[in-house]
Amino acid sequence: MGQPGRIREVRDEIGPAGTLDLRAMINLEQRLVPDLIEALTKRYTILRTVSLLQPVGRRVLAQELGTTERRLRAEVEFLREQGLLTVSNLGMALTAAGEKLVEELAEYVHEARDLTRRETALAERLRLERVIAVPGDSDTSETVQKDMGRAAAQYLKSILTEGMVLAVSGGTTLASVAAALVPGNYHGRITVVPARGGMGEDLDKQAGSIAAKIAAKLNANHRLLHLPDSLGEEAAAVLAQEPEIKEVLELVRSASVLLLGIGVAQAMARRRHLRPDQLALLDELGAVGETFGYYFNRRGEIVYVTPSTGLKLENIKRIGHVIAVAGGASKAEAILAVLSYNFPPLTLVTDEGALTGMLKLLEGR
Amino acid sequence: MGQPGRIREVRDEIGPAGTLDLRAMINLEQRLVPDLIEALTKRYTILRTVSLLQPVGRRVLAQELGTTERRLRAEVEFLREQGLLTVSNLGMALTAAGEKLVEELAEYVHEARDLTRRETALAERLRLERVIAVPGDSDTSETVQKDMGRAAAQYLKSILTEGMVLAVSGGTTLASVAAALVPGNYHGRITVVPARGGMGEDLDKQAGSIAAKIAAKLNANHRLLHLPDSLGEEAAAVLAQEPEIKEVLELVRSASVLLLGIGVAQAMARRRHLRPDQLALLDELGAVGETFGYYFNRRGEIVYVTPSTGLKLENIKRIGHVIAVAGGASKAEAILAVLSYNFPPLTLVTDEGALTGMLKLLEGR
DNA sequence: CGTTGATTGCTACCTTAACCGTCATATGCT
DNA sequence: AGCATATGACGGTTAAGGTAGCAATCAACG
Repeated sequence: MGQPGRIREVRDEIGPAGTLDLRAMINLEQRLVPDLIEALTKRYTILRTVSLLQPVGRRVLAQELGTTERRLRAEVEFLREQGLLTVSNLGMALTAAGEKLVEELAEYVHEARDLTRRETALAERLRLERVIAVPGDSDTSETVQKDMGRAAAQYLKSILTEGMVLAVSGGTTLASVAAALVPGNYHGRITVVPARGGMGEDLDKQAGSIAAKIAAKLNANHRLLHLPDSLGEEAAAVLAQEPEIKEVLELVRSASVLLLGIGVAQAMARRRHLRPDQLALLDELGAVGETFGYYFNRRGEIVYVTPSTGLKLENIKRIGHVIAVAGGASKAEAILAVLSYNFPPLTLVTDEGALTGMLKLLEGR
Repeated sequence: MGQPGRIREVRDEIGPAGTLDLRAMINLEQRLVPDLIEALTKRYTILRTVSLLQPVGRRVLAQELGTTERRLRAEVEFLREQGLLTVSNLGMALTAAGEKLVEELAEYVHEARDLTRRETALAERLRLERVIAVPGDSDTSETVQKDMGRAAAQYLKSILTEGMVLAVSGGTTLASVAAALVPGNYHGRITVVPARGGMGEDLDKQAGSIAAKIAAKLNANHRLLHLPDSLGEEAAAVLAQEPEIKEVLELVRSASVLLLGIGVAQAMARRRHLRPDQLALLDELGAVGETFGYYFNRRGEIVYVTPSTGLKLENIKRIGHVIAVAGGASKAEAILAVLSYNFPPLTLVTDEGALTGMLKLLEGR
């Protein structure tokens, strides 16, 4: 009677369009062979990492993936037999088939890790325009950081428009975005500026350097804010009248797109060499997240500002689009804090570790 | 430059409709985790077999699946933990979730075994209307035979029409088709008749018995040919004039659908108790396949006919549709031989073992 | 140009744990 | 009572993986 049908029956009943969709299929697989997804993502991660690091040796790769060389050997041997990667006396590299497979597998892994659903869940919860998450955790793996950089770079490239003024912040994450940008000529005039003046980080990670690098990659113009750190109020006001500075400042304040990284408050404060009493103050104020000099508490309120010149959060409303890039489970709370602020339409590029952490935090309250 | 993209890149490039279809996905999985896919189909087979045999004990099931009890135990334990089957001291049975999973998984396995592609390949090669293959091999497993019966029964049910006259042959395979038919009222008047008179098999497997059983299941009429075996030519001619016999004969010759099984020539001949010299003759004539009394050589030519009354292959052209049911790797050559004959539109219901064997034979020549 | 140090792949050995064959026992159906 | 069922326990075989060391190659540097 209500017996389950044979293959053909099912097909006939549902019709030729009754194909299982990817998500339903993965659900079935997970119930019947739970290790499958795990093993598959594991191998995918190996291929993906090799793809980014090639040529790479086993020991380095093992360390990168958090496994031992012996274990990795078994996997590599298999992948080699499958013709997906070659191994020479100088390391491993993907074959053409391997590269193609990685590309095709990306969508599968994304779905298998249930990223699509969780991306939209977070976006709805925080009223973001869009969330883009890459598999993995930047905290654990260097490669994931690079991967996230690629995703952000790709997204940035997709929204470039004629005459756009792009303001960028600093940080290691944004440095990886700049590094991941593929050089090339893009649409017409684009100008890249640092969102604020230098704020005492390594030169490579300062907003100015990153702006320059991004501009170079995009073959765009860039202008810098040559200002010393920790300027007094009145001195800043005087300098702001300098024609060249003034011009750049106006450019910054008219930016149409803002690209920013997000950091953990205490870690950022320390990297900027704040004094112990200032660190204590931040703690007292409940600061957990930071972005380009602004510190936020859990409710998304600004509790502290590093003195500097440039874009002020107050005039951020005019900006058409904000792109935030940050990942790693350890940054989940910080990202959540910052994004609770009432930003203009914002796209978050993150990783699975942070995504999972944020959803967990939101679950708890 | 031509670097493989990240998740989002792929999606953006291909667009939201660029979802992997089932076949593409299975292809990926099969290249990356072949052993787990094997495990998946294995577990599916277990569930499927339990579904058909329940309640069933481990030893019986192990024998049926060609494995040992100990191995099966590990699998069953897993499946039980997953809530897919329950195990009582009377055997195993599927839970509702298990039944549902089996149903949903059917399409996956079909695709995973690459059956769809090979079905159409065979159909094109032999100019058949359609080929329907179930996973597995009837030679090895009793369950596959039943499964094939279900598939054939389902297909038969789908083509029933008002006033149809269905002629059936005999054999164990067709007996399983009859057994698999779900009883119930179907469209209007249907008449079931044996294609030919009794031909010296077990009563249960004779065309007449099967016709009766199918008719009962379909709640249809049936008429029988009560004729002794091996009738002399002139005696047959006389009997054919008997009103009742004549009426049935005309019914048979006006059949619109023909349902037949296919056997290996030598095996069938022996089952019909042909004399040694007849067996030798068949061999000499190159007979390899048989269906309802007709013996075919490799080229699909009729080389021998068991004397009997009823449908003659010469008037088969009038029949609108033929359904052939036969499976098992050992029958591949026989099926191929019979289907090389120039039948009207024919649908073959078979199994993976026979399908694979036939394609292999076609490959060799 | 040669030397040194760092990587690379690869082999060998041995421990450990998982797997599975085997036997024994308990329970319930017919 | 007898058969088929599950279930438990033991032990041997085998595969997986940790550890160590070696030859070859590459990059940097004196």
